[in-house]
Amino acid sequence: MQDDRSTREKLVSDAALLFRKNGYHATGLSEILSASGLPKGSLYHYFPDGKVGLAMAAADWTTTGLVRIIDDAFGPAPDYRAGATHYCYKLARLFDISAHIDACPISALLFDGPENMAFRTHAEALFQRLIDSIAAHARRFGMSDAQAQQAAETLLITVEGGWTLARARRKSDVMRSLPARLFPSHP
Amino acid sequence: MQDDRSTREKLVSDAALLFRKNGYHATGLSEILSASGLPKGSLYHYFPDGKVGLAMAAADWTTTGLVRIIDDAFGPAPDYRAGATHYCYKLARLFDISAHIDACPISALLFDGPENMAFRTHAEALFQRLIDSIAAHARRFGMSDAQAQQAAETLLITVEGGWTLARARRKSDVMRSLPARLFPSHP
DNA sequence: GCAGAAATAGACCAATCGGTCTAGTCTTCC
DNA sequence: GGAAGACTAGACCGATTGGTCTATTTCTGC
Repeated sequence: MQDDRSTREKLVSDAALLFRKNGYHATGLSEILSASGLPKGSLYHYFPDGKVGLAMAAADWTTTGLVRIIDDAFGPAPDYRAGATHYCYKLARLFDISAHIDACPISALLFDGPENMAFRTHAEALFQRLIDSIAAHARRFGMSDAQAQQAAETLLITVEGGWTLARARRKSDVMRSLPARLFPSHP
Repeated sequence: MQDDRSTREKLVSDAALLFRKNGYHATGLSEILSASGLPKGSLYHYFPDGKVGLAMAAADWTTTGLVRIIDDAFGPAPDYRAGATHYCYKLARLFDISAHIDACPISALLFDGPENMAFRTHAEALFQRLIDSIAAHARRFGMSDAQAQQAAETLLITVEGGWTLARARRKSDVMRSLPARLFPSHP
C-alpha cells in the first residue's frame, strides 16, 4: 500500500483508462489486473459484482472528472459562449494526450450488450449529470431553464459527435472546430 | 441456397445487425453463424480473414445503406435545410424500428481495440464517404466547396452525437430535435 | 457422365474469458 | 499477545472464444 492512491481507487482509474482505450468487452480482467499489479482477490473484494461493478465505478469516476473539466472551463468564463469554447479546447487537449485512441469516456461504457439494462440506465444518468452541470452554468449566464437545458444538450451532442469524428481521423482538429459550428457568426 | 439473398450477402447483413446491436467484441462467431444458419466453413470460405474481414464487409454494407438514406433524404428536398431535416427524421425512424438498442452503424466498428489499425483507417474512410455524400448534395444546392464540406461535417457530427444521446435515453426524440439545433431561427 | 472447382459441414484445437474458492498475510482493537 | 476481520494472493474451474483442418456435397463446364 505504498502507492499514494488507495487500492480501490487505483483499480478504478486503471480500469477506466483501459475501458476507454479498448472498450468494455475487449478489456479482460487479466489486463486490468496486470496493469494495476493487483491480484484477482482484491478486485472481487472491493467489487463483489466483478467486472460489471468495476465498470460502473469506472464510469462514475470518469464522469466526475468530466464534470470538473466543465466547471474549470465555464467557471472563469465571461459568458456561455466562451465557456463552451474553453470546454471544447480542453477536450481537444485531453484527446491529444490520450494519443487519439480513447473513446468518449462514457460511451465506451454504453456500448455494451443491450441485455445489461443496468448499464444502459446508468449511462443515461451519467449523461444527464453532464447536461445538468453544463445547464447550471448556462443559467448562471442568464439563460432561462428551458434555454439552458436546450443549450446544454446541444453542446453535449456536438462534443460527443465531434469526439467520434476526431477519433476516426486521429486528429483533434475537429474538437477545436466545434465552437465555430455551435456559434456561427451570422452575416 | 433457397434464400433469395446469396450466402455471402446474408452473412454480411446478419453480422452487421449483430455488430450494431452488441458491438464487435461482444458478438461471437457462433452467434453470427447460428443467426444466419450457416456453418463455419462457409464463413471462412468467403472471408479468409475471419471475423475481421467480415466486420469490414459489414461496415461497408451498412455505410452503403446510409448513403442511400442520405440520397433519399436530400434528393427530393427543395433546399439543404429540408434535406438535412428529412435525414434526421429518417434516422429517427430507423432508430425506432431497431428497438433503441443499435449503435451508430459505423462507430460500432470503430470502437475496436486500437491495435487493429486497419479498422481505424477503414472507419475513417467510411465516415468520409458519408461526408462526401452529404457535401455533394450541399453543393447541388448552391454552396461553395468549402461551405459544403463544413456543413456536411457539422451534420455528421450532430447526427452522431444525437444518436449516442438517443441511445442512452432509449428515445428517438433527440434525433427529431436535431434540425432545430442545426438551424436555429435567429430572433 | 465426369472431372475439378466451389461451397458446405462440423469436429477439433489452444487460448482466454469471467468467476469461485481456499490459504495465507496484514492490520486493528481489546 | 491473541482473536477477528480486512485484505492479498493465486490456483483452479467450466464455458466460450476465434481459428484450423479434413471430409463431403453441390455446382459447373466440357
